[in-house]
Amino acid sequence: MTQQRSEETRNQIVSAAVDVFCRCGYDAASVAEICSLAGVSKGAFYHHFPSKKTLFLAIIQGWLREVDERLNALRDSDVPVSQALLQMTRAIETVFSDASGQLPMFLEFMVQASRDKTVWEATIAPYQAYQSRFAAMLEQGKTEGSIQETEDAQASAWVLIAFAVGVLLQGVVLPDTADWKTIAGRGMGMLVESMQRSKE
Amino acid sequence: MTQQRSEETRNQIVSAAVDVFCRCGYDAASVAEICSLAGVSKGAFYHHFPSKKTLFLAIIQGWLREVDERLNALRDSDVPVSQALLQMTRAIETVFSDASGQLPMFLEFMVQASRDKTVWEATIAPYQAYQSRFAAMLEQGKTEGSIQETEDAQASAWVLIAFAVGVLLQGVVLPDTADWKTIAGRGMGMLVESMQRSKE
DNA sequence: TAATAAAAACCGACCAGTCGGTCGGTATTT
DNA sequence: AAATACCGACCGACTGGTCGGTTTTTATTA
Repeated sequence: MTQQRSEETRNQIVSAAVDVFCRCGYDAASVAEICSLAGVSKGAFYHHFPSKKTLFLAIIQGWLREVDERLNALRDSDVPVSQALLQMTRAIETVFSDASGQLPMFLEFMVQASRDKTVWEATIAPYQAYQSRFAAMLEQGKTEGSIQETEDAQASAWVLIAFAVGVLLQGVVLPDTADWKTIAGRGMGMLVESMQRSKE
Repeated sequence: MTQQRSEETRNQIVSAAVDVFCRCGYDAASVAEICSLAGVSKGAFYHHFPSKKTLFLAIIQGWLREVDERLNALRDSDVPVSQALLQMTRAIETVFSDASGQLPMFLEFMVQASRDKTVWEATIAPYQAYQSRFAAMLEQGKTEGSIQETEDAQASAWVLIAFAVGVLLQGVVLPDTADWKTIAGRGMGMLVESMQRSKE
């Protein structure tokens, strides 16, 4: 129901914005530069987005939705939970590969979320959803027997997420210092291994 | 050999800057606001620091030096490595407690380091030193027998640091969502436990 | 110890430049 | 012709940093 040209410029604005946000961060990214990179005037920009923040939020939400879909796609198999977790690590490797140019925006998300209430609400809700999903997986693992742990799955789920977040951020800050894909796999392996045994 | 008043205003500028950097981030923190909060004029500011960035770097280096000293203080005991690692987790808890107000600056460090070469060099060198120290500890653990792992200690050291970083950042973004001290201890326990056993 | 000169610390009005955002108008679609 | 898409000069607010001048501290004399 909508104009082709309009949609095209909108996409150009978004992808230019991702680029500039990655390079400069939210505050230092100027609307003028985004427009220039997108080959579009300021008028067009503010025709599509009421403000810089709105654009940022739109990008966040698109990103989160995509991650959500990826996780969904990986979940429904019938392999044991312990194996599914390791498979998810391989999904992280994918993230490193084909979103590596956009990785710095993940950092920017967290930064803005920690300071701006609007961003926080948009970012955090799905974030907690991820944690809930992991916790549910762990519970399922308990009942199916591939995971034996006595303590609560909630905390363990946060441990997994904290590790994943840590690896991602290290990958942003020190991209060439270590092979982060390997380290992601190794750490996840250690955590899963620990969960497969009962705590004395 | 130096002026008392001068040192005092310098300290006031620094602590005001920490506050503002935490609240607003580096870019959005204005020199004027820092000055106002410190009860000091702009002239005084630029008398003590040649630029905003210099001040930021000074704060980073002070912070890193402090962390380094803490780690040093915890290392030299003669307990097994596996236990020493768990003790370090308790050091993280300390960080959460008494530096909790300044935690957001850790995020800011990483952000700026990922974008500004000067900041990167200042931040990253000591960072890698931490990793080296952990790796050395793990090697020592192998020879002393409290740790049995076949693969390289370098990667494992990065796993530990990635997890620690992840927990810290989660604590910044979601301070009230979970008990991060507990989660830090739990995750570290899992990782150490995994390293105490030989891989299949 | 008091006077004094030099140096260091500090003040705040000011500057050039950038920012996000506006708006009256033009081009393109429907 | 009406609506949507787009243009770009322009605006007020604010930025990091400067600079000529004042106050305070320190060092040096007498």
